[in-house]
Amino acid sequence: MSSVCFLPGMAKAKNGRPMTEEALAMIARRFAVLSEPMRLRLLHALFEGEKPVNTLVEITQGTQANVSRHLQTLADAGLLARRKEGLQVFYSIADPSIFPLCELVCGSLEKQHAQRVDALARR
Amino acid sequence: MSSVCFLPGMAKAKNGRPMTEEALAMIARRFAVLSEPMRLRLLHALFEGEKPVNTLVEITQGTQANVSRHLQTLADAGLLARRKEGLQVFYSIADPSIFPLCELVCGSLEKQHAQRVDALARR
DNA sequence: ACAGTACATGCGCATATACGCATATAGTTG
DNA sequence: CAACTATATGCGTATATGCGCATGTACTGT
Repeated sequence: MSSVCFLPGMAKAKNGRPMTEEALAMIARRFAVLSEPMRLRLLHALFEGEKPVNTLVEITQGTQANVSRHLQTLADAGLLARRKEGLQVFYSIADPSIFPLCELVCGSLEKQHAQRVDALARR
Repeated sequence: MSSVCFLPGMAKAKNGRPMTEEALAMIARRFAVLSEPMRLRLLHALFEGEKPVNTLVEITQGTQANVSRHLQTLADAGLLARRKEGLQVFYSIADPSIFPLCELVCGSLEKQHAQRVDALARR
């Protein structure tokens, strides 16, 4: 951790600021974490609430090792929280911004799909 | 393109539906497209408005070939629109959902950063 | 202490993809 | 048509990362 100033504001968009290399890397990393189907499946499963690893293994039909690693990745990114209870480890969504994020992406994809259908129909 | 039903709704979240493999792949792809710093730089540059490739090359300090390829990727994903005018090709943002998307991610990262600072201060 | 269960991790392989370099294509101007 | 400009693309290489397999670690119960 080096700088004090942070994410100078891709959010505000309109300014001509160049965006620091670090900020871009962090944003890219966040998107990369969300760019694996298995991780999306895990997030989707956790939308219902906190679950232990073995349950997530069943739901996603993945191997235990793979699920564990993906959960690690999501937790490292700050998207999931880890809670240990005896032998089990419970994961839950720690970053609520995921919900609107997924809604935005799904909405956008649905719109694109609708436009494609529309373009084909108009002939 | 095969199925009629589309993106059964990660958006609505709460339902226990398993999410089709195709839908997950499409969502993952969208995030993957946004997971490269150079592509984020290009999008950020285009936040100001439509620009030709050579301008984008200058702004991003990338090679012409690389910039062209990334623009292609963004356009293929439906995020950018292409307009040819003489020798030049103008790209512009075609999917406005990118703006709130970036705001969400930046906001989330800023919050995480604030929490880390806070955690270190509290000793 | 031993066996058993739940989870994490080291390692190797296969695949994806970003980049640089050279070259191809399209359009303009002389 | 030739020369030039703007953009796109083929190819090889380096790197990242997802997965399977085996093994390690942490905790529980007998």
